[in-house]
Amino acid sequence: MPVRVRFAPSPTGALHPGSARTVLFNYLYARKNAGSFILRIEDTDQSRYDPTSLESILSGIRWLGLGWDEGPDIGGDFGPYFQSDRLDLYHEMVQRLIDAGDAYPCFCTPQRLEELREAQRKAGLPTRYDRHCIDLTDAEVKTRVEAGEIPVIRMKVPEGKTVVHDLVRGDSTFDNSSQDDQVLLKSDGFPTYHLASVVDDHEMRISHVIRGDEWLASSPKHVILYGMFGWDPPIFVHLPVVLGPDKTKLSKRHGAASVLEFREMGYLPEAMVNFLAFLGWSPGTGEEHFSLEQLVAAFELEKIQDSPAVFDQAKLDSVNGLHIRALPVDEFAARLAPYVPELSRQLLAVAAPLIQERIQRLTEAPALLNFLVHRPEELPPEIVPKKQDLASTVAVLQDLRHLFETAQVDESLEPTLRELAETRGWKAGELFMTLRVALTGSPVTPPLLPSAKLLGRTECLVRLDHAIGGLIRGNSSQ
RNA sequence: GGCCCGUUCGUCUAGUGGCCUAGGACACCGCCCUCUCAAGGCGGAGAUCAGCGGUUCGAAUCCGCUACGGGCUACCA
Repeated sequence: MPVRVRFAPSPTGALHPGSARTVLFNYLYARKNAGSFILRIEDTDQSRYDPTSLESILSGIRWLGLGWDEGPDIGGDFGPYFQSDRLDLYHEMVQRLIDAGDAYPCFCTPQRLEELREAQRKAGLPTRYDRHCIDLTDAEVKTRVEAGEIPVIRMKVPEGKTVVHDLVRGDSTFDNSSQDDQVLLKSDGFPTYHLASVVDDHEMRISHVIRGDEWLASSPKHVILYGMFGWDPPIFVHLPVVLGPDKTKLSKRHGAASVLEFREMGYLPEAMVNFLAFLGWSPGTGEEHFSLEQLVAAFELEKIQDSPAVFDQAKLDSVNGLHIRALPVDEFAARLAPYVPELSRQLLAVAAPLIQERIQRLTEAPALLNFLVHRPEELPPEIVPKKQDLASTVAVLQDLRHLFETAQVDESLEPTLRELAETRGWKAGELFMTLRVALTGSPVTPPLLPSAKLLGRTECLVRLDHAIGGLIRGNSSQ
């Protein structure tokens, strides 16, 4: 049987990091087994529908580089891929259940249901539908419908026990008495998740249902439904939850509501994928730096963790640094471009190698490179070394100024600078720092001489003059 | 309340009865390298494997109970 998996988001918001991991695992399993990855849109809740979220979800998945084989935008042999376009199918299936006596219409109002639950809660009982409408005759139903009442259709959960087989959890046994007579078809004619996902997973020949842990508790309903239809259930794989640092389920409260926000924060999609893969999975080999292709090769459902994982951004930072350093320099420069819009492509091409192993996030680049396009305004105190005074600093800067007038401004200058420090009685490090601050306005920069080279002799002279002038003025005003 | 699921260093994890006086990674600390910051190298600290009781010659690994955490308990997914 071919492997066919799906990610089935409801368009009610962006693609959360936790959902992104679900997408990833589906994708990896499909690719690993030469199967198909299907995207299906579960737009059955009209009240929560958010028209902007579909595009946001799709671009989130695309950003991560996880392409799908069938879906709303590209179609496929098992479409349509919007559940709202499949209503006829659900109605037909529900009728089948009604005819077989496995489902029944229910006219109970939301108010009655709420009162019922309230009473059950008060009595310390499980809250469940009391099957008030289960014995309505066809005639009664007909009369009430003709009178304008619109029923929902509920599944009639049989007696007994239901075992859910899960590749990660093993078998979980549920007593059917713990299952509610779930609504299958709502009064607006739309199916609930339970009906729609079962019908579609079957119709779309889904072989493995890989989804979040929160579905495990309703899985027995799904298994029962498969049984009622006479279908074989797919293999279930329930993924452990992704938690925030406070150990509660990861959500917008923890920072990012969308994976796309991580692009804004300077993360590489391949790093995000690598990091996400290790949230609840590990190849067991100790290796942790993986490309998407390598993940595909190594991925096994059996290695999925059965306990929740905390989303640790410090770890993400580290993984991102790893991937940044692994990029070919020109590719790194290209990725950097949007984050340093002030730098020309040419300048970026020569500047990128200077910071590639110095940053963990692309958003750190401006702080390191802006000196290339902005002259220092104020000079931080580091310009005067702790053990030196203002006068000798000015003298050193003047030496440097003379030197820069004629010398070649690049790495070859280093021995000369060390000599200069020596003759002035400075440590080389002190002189480098003074020069660094004078040229860049910052005590933290890429390597000094290569940076000076990018600035060029003329610009260096201007900045040295400015520094000397600044120090003198600062002195006289004291 | 009920039903399910889970519990190895702060975090991600390795581990499927003897190789575990529990290994790696991130974070942290120290040293080396070094013009700053990084990167890199070396080292350190950090887990009585939630607790208790069983099974066994032997248990992080199997079983039971307890505690704690989580999920579900909608005409939401």
